[in-house]
Amino acid sequence: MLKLFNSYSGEIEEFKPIEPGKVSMYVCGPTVYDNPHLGHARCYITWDVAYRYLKFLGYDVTYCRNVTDVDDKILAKAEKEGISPDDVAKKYYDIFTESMNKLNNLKPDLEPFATKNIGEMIAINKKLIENECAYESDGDVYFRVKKFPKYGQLSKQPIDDLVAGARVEASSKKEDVLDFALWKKDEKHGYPSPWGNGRPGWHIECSAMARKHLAPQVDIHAGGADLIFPHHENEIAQSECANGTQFVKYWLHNGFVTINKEKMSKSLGNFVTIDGILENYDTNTIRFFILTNHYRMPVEFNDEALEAASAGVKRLSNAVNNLLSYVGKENLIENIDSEEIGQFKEAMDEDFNSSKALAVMFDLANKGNKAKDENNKDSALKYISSLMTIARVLGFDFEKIEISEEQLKEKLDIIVGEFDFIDKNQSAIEIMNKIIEARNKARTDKDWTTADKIRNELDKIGIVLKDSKDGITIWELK
RNA sequence: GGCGGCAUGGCCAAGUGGUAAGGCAGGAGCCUGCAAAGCUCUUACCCCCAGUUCGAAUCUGGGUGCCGCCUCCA
Repeated sequence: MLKLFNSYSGEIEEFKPIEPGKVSMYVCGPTVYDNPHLGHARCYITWDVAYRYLKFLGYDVTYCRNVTDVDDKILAKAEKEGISPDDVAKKYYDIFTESMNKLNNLKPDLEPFATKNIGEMIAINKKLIENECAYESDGDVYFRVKKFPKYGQLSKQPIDDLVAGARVEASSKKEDVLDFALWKKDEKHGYPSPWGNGRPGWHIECSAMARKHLAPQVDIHAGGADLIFPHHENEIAQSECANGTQFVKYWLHNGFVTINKEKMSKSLGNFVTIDGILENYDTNTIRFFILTNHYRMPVEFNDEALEAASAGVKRLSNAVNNLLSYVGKENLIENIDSEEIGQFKEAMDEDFNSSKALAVMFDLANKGNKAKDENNKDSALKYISSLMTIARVLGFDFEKIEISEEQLKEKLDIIVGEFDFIDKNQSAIEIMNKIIEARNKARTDKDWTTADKIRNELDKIGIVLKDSKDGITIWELK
């Protein structure tokens, strides 16, 4: 039984979807005006794993992640770069998408753009004005916070303290400091509306897209913890006032990536971009690094942590690849149900306890390696099948990339001159076999100098030799 | 100031009141010509004080330290 920490109640709750067997999941997507950083990676990896796990449990999941492509920051960037706001949005959306792909995040089922849903936003605003939950003021539309008594429930903020802490803007068009914009007058870049040309406020975008693309009531709404106030608080107010039903059943929020104990963020400027981090560490390492911590806890970024993650990934991928070649990939058991899969579910059912889930993978790697050492193929097959299943649900891809004949030949050409026994015209595989044969002959002759030289040359081009007990030497990429 | 969270071995980290998962790093050993990979063994009275309890890392109260939200932010 899946249990989730609901930010709204502040408690762990049993997960029961509105409609049995179906889950609607809305995650606040990016505002596309700059390169995504590790904080975004954390957020979207977290919810990617949630999505994968819900599907693994057999739910029919509809995952919707919006794209905010109309925003002050996009306009500012457009100004700065001397291109149109649309081009800014397109450029950074493409970068974002590429980053998500590189991180092995599944594509959401729906990815609505704010600019394509302006009509729905206007419709909600009209409804809210009708309700007197909102009002027009000189081309702007504001939400009347006092009309929604539950305001502050999600963020647990007493409304009086919010008033006290609110910034008082000069020449405000608002009735009350707490009121927030649903629509902003913008004659230059705006869209036509009953209130003149303008742009939607950020909060209304998500309310509109969630309602239009999912339903007035969604099962899960997730995002970074920094969105709790005011973004999600405002979404609740708007949606519930407009729809007359509860907006979200389970509010889920992920913690931050920190650097020197401080939140990594655009405004602090202490961020590492996803592309930047991928230059030094691979996808699995980043995912592993993120998943070692529970999703609600902060994750401290530093090289030691990434190195540790990288070493952990290496251990798992060694086990996976060694075991796959031992049992034969084609023999893997589909949909295996084992004791370890049970432990994995138990872990993930506890509010996505990924840290425990990783421990199950290490346990399987260890058991699998042992089974292989003992030459127990049946056991090994069971363990690797379970391990592969878990890896898939967590979004890992541990399998070594197959190198093509051409790529191998290209590599070998670099070192082939070192060996006089090689005929350059042979195929890459033949050359590899020749090299290994030559080294094994040297080993038999106890000519360690030659044997080591061959191994070192191969190491230079990223090929590692592994001698096994039965006298067979295999090669693989580093 | 208001609200919320966190403090577990050298580092990261899980932990549902009964005597501390896992990973990384380190050490010892096995295997190996040497490696690589793998296997085995190995390092904790859980920030401090008080309380509840037969029993607390886990509950309560009080400290101390760190962080987040309260403004755009994943």
